[in-house]
Amino acid sequence: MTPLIQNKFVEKKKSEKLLNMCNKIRVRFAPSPTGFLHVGGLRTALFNYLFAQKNNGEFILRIEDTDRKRYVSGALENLISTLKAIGLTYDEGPDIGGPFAPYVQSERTGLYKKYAQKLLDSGNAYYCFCSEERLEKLREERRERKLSLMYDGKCRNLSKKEIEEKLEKNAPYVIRLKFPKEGKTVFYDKVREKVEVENNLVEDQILIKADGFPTYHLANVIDDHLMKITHIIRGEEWLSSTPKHIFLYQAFGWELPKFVHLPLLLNPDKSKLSKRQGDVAVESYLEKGYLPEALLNFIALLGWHAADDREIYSLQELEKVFSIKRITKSGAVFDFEKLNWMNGHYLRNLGLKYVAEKAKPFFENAGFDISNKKKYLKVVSMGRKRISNLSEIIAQTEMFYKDLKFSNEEKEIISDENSQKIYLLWIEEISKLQDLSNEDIGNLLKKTSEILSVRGKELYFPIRIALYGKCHGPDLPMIIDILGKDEVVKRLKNLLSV
RNA sequence: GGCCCCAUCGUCUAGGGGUUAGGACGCUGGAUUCUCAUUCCAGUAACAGGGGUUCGAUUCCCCUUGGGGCUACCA
Repeated sequence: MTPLIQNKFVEKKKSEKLLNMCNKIRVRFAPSPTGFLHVGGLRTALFNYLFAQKNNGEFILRIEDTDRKRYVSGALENLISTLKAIGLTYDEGPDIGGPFAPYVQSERTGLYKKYAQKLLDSGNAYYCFCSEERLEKLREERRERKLSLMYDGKCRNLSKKEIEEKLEKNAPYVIRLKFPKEGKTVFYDKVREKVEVENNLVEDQILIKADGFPTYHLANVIDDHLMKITHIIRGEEWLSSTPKHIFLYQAFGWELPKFVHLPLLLNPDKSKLSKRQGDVAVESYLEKGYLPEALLNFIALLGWHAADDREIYSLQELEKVFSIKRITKSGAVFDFEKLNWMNGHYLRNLGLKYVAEKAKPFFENAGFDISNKKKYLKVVSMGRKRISNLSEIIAQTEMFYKDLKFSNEEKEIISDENSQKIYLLWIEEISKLQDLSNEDIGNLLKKTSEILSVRGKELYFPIRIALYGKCHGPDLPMIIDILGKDEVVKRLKNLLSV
């Protein structure tokens, strides 16, 4: 390679890098902090995150809190901690800052007013002095006449003088978008392709409310532009207001981002997923002992699917294979059954120590002493095979940590002559055994069967009830291994006098 | 009501002009020589309807129907 060529090569590399930086993909998750992270929100966050990871882009968290009426204290902190707990990290956000801070809209209000003024000046927005009462009445009338419920544009053409007079009198006002009455808006959504809307059907959206705060429509366009967002990945509920956003970009003379409208997450009855029909708060799933791995994997498959038949993906694997092209168009029912299966799958297949760590709070909550680590791991190892979320593990394993209670049916089996004989024999034989290996127990079972001529359920049920409290449950050797010799003997002796 | 979007098993989905329409969850049955659970195997089940286009449509187009979303000084 001659130096000249080498130089050219280096230069080319440099310019590519530069180009890359300019064109760097930037996406954002922009929830409004209404108290908790909604699973639909989590899905939106996930897809944004995955798209950024896949394309070496940046993922931004921005808080859309321009509705003061819906302010919930602590909601922001909660949102951030949930995102953290689930493992979705962002490159810029309210708690970590970034080059475009602040990332909380209520701290950016001055900005929005400035841009609204620009719109006013360029004739793309107007003052509206209509009262909420008039608007309500208008809608009522239109509803009766079965017309669209749009604002009638009363203030659209007020004279300068009229406006000035009202402003001087401190009349309350809002600022509305002056949306064109003619033509149509055509845009291309990455998921839905071409979408067309007649302009005269689009309302003169309020941009600045009477309290001076912007609405979503204004704030989100300004921030997305200022924060150099390249792809807007959001729920389908925003599809019909996209023409307004597009008009705003055009009015400001800004480059349009790419739009990606995700199919909605649905209730079993196919309506938009809501808390009326089950839990939608991510934190409550976490509290119930659903693992982040399972939640993320399950939710990734709602509205997206790889080309093959694979179902199980780690976050890292999703980051590699995710693509917008494979996002589906139709809404997806949030199927709790499948989530349960998937969570169970992760519970059984993730590292035992990891699962045991995750299970700890549940045992501590139940007041069990799990300081015997060896025993605890055995307990979790057994329990995790029979549950679909960690909150269920206590019911499966509590018999290893507290005294047994028996139903009348079980008491009958215990006091059965045959059972008593087994207990007597076992107390004697077990004491003789050095360690209680699977083999030892197998032999003892065989021996018992021969001496007392019992087998099958007659042999197993009395023992399992004595040691585990139920006739259905894990293999006897496993139960005995967890309990240990002393406890086994103790539990058997306990039942002798019954 | 108006506008927009969507339409393959009950659910999540793959597929795509000619396929035995594939996988997963669920459900059912079987195996793992006590049960339960796990695991494995097998089975059940779908192209909403009607018109086109075509030699041939589940696949492309149109209509109908159905579902959903939006229609706030909420996001």
